[in-house]
Amino acid sequence: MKELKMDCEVSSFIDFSKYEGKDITLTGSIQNLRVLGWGGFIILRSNSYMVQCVAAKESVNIENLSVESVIKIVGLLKTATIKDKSIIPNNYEIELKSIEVLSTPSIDVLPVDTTKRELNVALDTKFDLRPLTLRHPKQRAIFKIQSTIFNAFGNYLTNIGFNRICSPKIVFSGAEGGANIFQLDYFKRKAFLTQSPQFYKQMMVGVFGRVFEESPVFRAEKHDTSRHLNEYISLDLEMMLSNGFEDLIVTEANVLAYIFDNIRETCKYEIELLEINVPIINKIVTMKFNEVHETVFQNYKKDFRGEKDLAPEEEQLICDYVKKTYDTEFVFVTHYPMEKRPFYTMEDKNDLGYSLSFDLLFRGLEITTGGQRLNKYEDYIDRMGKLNMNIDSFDSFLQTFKYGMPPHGGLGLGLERLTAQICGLSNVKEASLFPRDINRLTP
RNA sequence: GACCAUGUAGCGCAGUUGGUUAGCGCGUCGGCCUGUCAAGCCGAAGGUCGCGGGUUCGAGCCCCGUCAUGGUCGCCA
Repeated sequence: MKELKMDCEVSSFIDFSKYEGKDITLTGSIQNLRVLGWGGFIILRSNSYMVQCVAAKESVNIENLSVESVIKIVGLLKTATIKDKSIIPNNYEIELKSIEVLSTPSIDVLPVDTTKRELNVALDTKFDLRPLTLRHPKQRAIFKIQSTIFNAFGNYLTNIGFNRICSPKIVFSGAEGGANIFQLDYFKRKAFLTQSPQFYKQMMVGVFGRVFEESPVFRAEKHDTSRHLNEYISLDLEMMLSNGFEDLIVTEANVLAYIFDNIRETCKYEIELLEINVPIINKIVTMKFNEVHETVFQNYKKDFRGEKDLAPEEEQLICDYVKKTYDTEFVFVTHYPMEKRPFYTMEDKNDLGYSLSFDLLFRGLEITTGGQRLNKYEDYIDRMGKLNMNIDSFDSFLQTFKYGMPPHGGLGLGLERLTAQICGLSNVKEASLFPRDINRLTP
């Protein structure tokens, strides 16, 4: 039997200021190496840090070290002024006393150079070599921000009474119409990978009133664009509505505002490194679907009127318009035509043919779809009948409404899309650690 | 699936109207450098020009096919 101490260095966050003038021991990878006549510098990548170490010839020898070798160092922590924005912290450095090499790369030459300010490689190469390319400071910064979004979404909703749920990803039937769905063999029965936690969110509103989930969803669509993935992380929420479907819009605006504040607070280095502007939401602008068509026609002379959906170009134009006119980067587009929305969507009784649903456009891209759902059993039976759907196969879902359900609605926010738009990435795949698209299944 | 573009050294690229031995930057290797921070300076190695066929005295360059990648669109978050 051996008892370990719970309170030790692995259980704490390194506060460099506490080590000033003292020795510090760190284990990390060599991010970069500069050998000079008198010794040189090592940039050590360690947890969330990228620390500069100074190697004087008389103390340590760094001539035989190489980038991506893992070393354990002991040195004296001193204040410093460091210009390189990828080095965190930039006000301390370590004067090395000893270096122990723990491992070295097993190949002589790394396939790409991760030591430069920009990771200058083609997308395909970047993804093929993901275990290495993600080590570049700018790549790390993207996913530090993504991690912050993920946590902030959950924290904000938890604070206002939402309950986190984890719904199954292997399902009996698909939730959405239209989109293709991945099929798999489930003990000799047909099963699917979920396209959306939609049905489970709704079931759980009957239990908790407010729920959220952050999990992967799978789309077997053969799309091949810079804004689609076949597997992505969906930030979902579903809630009872006390004032109608606009509750959803207000909730989303607030959760986004919280996320952006969180990023500004905890990702200062990353924001500076990526040279990005984290957006501000201090007002909520909504436009009806038809109003968007009309506005784009009036202001840009592009006629999409009569189209049942927004074209990518139109999304960009309306975002441009809203920015100029209302000084905001966000526009909630409401009242999409019923025929473009799934069967569980609530129709606006005052605007027949149009739904109580919305998309959120941010910097020219759709990042959310949401809306109020049907909540009465009879309405489901009626709607599904009109759409010639097989009611029996939705039996377990329809229980929810049989047993009574309040007015409710929800939304789904694409994590990679939001990350990409915040970080100014032109391809959403860059906001996925290991993107899955029509051609890519590895790494 | 449609349309457009690209494929040249480990990586990112240039390569003129078809013409001797295919270039540049980074990385790698050797050397120099007492504070670098995209370090700098000197030197060296490294390429069947995606693949197959064709035109031509001659093809990285022109033509046909094929594969791969990127962009736009369809669909969507």
